[in-house]
Amino acid sequence: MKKYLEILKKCPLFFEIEEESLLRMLTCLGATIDLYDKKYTVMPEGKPVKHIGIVLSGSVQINQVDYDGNRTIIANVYPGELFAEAFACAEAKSFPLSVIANEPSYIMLIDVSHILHTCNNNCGFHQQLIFNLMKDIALKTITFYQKIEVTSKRSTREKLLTYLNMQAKKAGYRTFDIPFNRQELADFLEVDRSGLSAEISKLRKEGIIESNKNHFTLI
Amino acid sequence: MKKYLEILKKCPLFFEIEEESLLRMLTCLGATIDLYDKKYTVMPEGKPVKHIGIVLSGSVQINQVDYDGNRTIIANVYPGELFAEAFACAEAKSFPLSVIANEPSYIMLIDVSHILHTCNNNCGFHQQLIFNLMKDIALKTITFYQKIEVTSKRSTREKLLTYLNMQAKKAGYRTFDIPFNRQELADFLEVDRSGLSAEISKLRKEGIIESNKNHFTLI
DNA sequence: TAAAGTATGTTGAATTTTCAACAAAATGAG
DNA sequence: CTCATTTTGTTGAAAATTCAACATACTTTA
Repeated sequence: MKKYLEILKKCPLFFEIEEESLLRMLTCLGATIDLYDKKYTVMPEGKPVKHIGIVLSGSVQINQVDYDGNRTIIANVYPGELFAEAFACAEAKSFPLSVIANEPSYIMLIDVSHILHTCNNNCGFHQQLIFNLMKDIALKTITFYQKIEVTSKRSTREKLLTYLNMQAKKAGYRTFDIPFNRQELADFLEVDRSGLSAEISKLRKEGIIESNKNHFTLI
Repeated sequence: MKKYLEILKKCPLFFEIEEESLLRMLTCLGATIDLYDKKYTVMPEGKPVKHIGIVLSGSVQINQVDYDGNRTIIANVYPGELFAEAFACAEAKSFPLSVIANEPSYIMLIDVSHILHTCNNNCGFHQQLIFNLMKDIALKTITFYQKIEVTSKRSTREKLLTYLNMQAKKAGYRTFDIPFNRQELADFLEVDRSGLSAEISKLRKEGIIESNKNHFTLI
């Protein structure tokens, strides 16, 4: 675990937890670390959610797939970030998403009941972890509203421009990379891939954007 | 405040708080109660969010309105339920939604900093409130995934059927009322109102649903 | 109760999106 | 380096959505 100490220190779950107590605490929480290869399922859809996931290296993708195979990408999750925390904390009976590794990734899993329910050792960190979870879930809720802001637009063009403007704002520059290929961007924006490609070409011809693969510039 | 004790006891924010301490606690938290008339704005878009709202009577609607006036309805909130809690807890600099009273409604507002930061009186309830907030925000996150599940469908028909099936499941019956009129349902599903009306008629002719105003039956 | 205002359903035209198919470009494996 | 696979862009036809306009039904209030 020591190997990932730097990442864990940045993890919002461990905000205001002393570095010295972190490793001890992880043992107490029964945290495990596993390697998942590219395209492997970290958490399968349908099962009850018992664990909070933390990406230590690589990245994972949170997908919602319906009965006839339509995929919606909810988010990519990067080192130091959590996933499945809302469902775990709500003790959801069924996880409606699937979590897939984008690349070989080390993932830490922590049984959420070890966080929420005070242990016999009477550790003092539970309150801080619960506070941190509350903050983290609240912040993540805000990113969902942003997804709704994008996908509630009625046309491919507007969805794309709303998304690109958000990314530019986030990056702080008019030039930035997006974390999706075309199909993934289409699945995030909830539009048809070929129509999205056509719209990108159109915006380029109109001189509104410049783009090359997943690199974009707003003119 | 006594008048609303029964509602407050059901509010998830006060789970596991003794009835006897509730009123004292509300005073300590500086809770206020105000009446908002129909169509009045309870929380305006754009301002920093300092308060958590609790509906005591009536109901409010959470809307997202973009620069060119397109409205997306996020949810209706009913007595005993919270609103704006995620933005307040995340200490968001700007509230991207607007909260409007659907009818004359009594609303309690609590400054979230009074909950998150221990007061001088050293009240013992902060930890419980933070835990309750965490649970509440986690549960609400799940309802957002349900909204995404509905709106990510590509056609009006599929959005509508997904929504109706969810409502039926929630009601526990194939016959149920929905909390929206046509325009509101269209704004929730993120589709055109007239197209939605046409689709409802079509489903009725095909014998898939029966409906009258906001009363629906899945056949 | 009547009148005004609001909500709903219907229609057809214009616009968009989706779908399918394919070629070109890029990537990855051996 | 070459071949196989995946990704991307392009196109046209089919299907669906949006938009505008209007008639009817329903609500509200004066």
